[in-house]
Amino acid sequence: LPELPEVEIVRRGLERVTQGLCVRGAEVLLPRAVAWPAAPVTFIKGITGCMLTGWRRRGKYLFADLTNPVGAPGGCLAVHLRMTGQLLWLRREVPVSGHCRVRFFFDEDRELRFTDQRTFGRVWWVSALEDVAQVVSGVRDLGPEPLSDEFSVAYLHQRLAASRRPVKTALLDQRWVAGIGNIYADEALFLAGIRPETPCDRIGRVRARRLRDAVRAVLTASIEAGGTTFSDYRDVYGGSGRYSEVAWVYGRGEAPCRRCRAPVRRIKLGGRSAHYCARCQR
DNA sequence: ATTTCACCCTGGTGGC
DNA sequence: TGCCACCAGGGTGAAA
Repeated sequence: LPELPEVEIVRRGLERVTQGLCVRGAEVLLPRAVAWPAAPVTFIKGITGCMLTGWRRRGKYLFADLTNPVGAPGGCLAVHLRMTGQLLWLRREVPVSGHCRVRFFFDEDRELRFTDQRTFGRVWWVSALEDVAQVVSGVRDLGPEPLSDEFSVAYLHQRLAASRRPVKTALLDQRWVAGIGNIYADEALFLAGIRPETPCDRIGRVRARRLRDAVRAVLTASIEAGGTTFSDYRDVYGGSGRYSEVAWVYGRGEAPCRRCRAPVRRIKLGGRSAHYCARCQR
């Protein structure tokens, strides 16, 4: 499940391997993987011949800035990996798996492959004349980046005070804060010592600060560990992340809490699984 | 305005 | 062994 840390690791890998390279062509194996433009051929024409000048991340979205052959802005290529998406930097001779959705070709028989078992992932080409926020629905309403100053204690506390839903549900709401998914919501709540079902408005300023700090700490720690590989996540070289080995509660239902040895509990919350330690979290 | 929920999809699992 | 119901998960858009 690629969340902010995994997407950030992929971004760094992409920047390392593709910055300054020209897209020589592309192939769309699953048309619905291309969210925009509607016709895959338009997508392919839009990016072919363009140079990738860099990769940016916003929440769980990736954006490659493009410069067209005459040096003018070529719009951008956007990618969302959703649950099982992967961007793999490969040699062209590597056999194409049945889960490959889009191929991007480069010189010297190099290739960037968008692979996605569950086919929820999407790619977009946004021309220089279009507005990213209009084309890539979801980007417009994204909340602050959790690692930025914008995600302040005052901001979080104000939003918490105005809501009665479970705090974990709020952390998963991309309009509140961008990039947190099921793994890091559980992990941050463990570090903050707060149970996932706690109503937002029961969390005061002191615990809001703890939660803000926990979100930052867990995301930073995971980026440093190369992300979490629970099942499908891989970096651009096909490597796994190591955060899964040290996760406090995520995916550890019934296993002993790493801090107090009480069994980690697994419950349903808003249609998602939630993991927590009943002793460490109140 | 805020919040909830069904839906999209595939591969793996567990029950019978 | 086969069949089927069920689950996981993020984002979207409709409904409450």
